[in-house]
Amino acid sequence: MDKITIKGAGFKLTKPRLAVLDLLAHDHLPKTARAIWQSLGSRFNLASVYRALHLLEKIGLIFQETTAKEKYYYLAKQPHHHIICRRCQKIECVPCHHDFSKVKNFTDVSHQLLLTGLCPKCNK
Amino acid sequence: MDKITIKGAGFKLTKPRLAVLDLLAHDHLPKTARAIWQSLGSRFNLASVYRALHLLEKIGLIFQETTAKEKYYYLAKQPHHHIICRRCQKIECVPCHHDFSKVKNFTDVSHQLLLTGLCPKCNK
DNA sequence: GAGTAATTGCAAACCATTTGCAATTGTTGG
DNA sequence: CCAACAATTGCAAATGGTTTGCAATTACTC
Repeated sequence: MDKITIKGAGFKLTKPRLAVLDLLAHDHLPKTARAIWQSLGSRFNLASVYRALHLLEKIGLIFQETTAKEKYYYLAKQPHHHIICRRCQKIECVPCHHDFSKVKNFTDVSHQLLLTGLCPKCNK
Repeated sequence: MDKITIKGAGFKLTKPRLAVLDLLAHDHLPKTARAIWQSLGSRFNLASVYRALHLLEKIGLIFQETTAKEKYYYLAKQPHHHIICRRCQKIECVPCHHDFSKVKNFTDVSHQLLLTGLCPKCNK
């Protein structure tokens, strides 16, 4: 399996797409559509950011993760997990060590794990 | 720790609240606010169903789980997990065998695991 | 560099969820 | 059992994130 690319997937390499991808590649932390749009200085249209995110997710370049309140997108070699501090919202990555390939006779199982807790600072 | 109840938590035992609770107790499967409202024959106002769900969740009687597309509420002795068929949306319960109490120095860690796959029928 | 299809920006549309408020209801004390 | 009061509901309007139609623009191919 070759490296996934926008062009390789048959889509145009446009400014909004590149900008979104660059931003997500920066620190690999999950971000909301709106946060991404703002980080890009509202340079593009919010709708275009949404469209870019959908496309990037569809071709497998980025992943998304949904909490009760927000929907996040992140770039990673492969899906891993995140732990979010309930108090200060700090997010850290958590490697995935799970194998859920066999669950209840289901096949092609994929999973999303969402962890919340109190980070060391907020725990005091 | 006593059994959690609506009255015990200091709230009124009203029709919408009881109806929602009854419905969720029926099969313990996760359901969306709208589905609950429809199952109740639209007998109550959708807003009241939302308010009932928020309250029940707040006092710890029900739990919620969010996918990319939907937000579900379910009643259970304790949070467990669900696997959803990507194709027919069938949902089954999956017991929880994980201990995430210690993750990256975070404390009070709670987790939500979301599994998707193809159920035996849809796999053919 | 021109031609063409894909993509963007914008504004309007959508849709789930929330909210303000007057009317109704559950609960408590008498 | 009833009155009194605060909590809760129903309704309709507001909100807010996300999506969509469409004309204008852009990326890619030859």
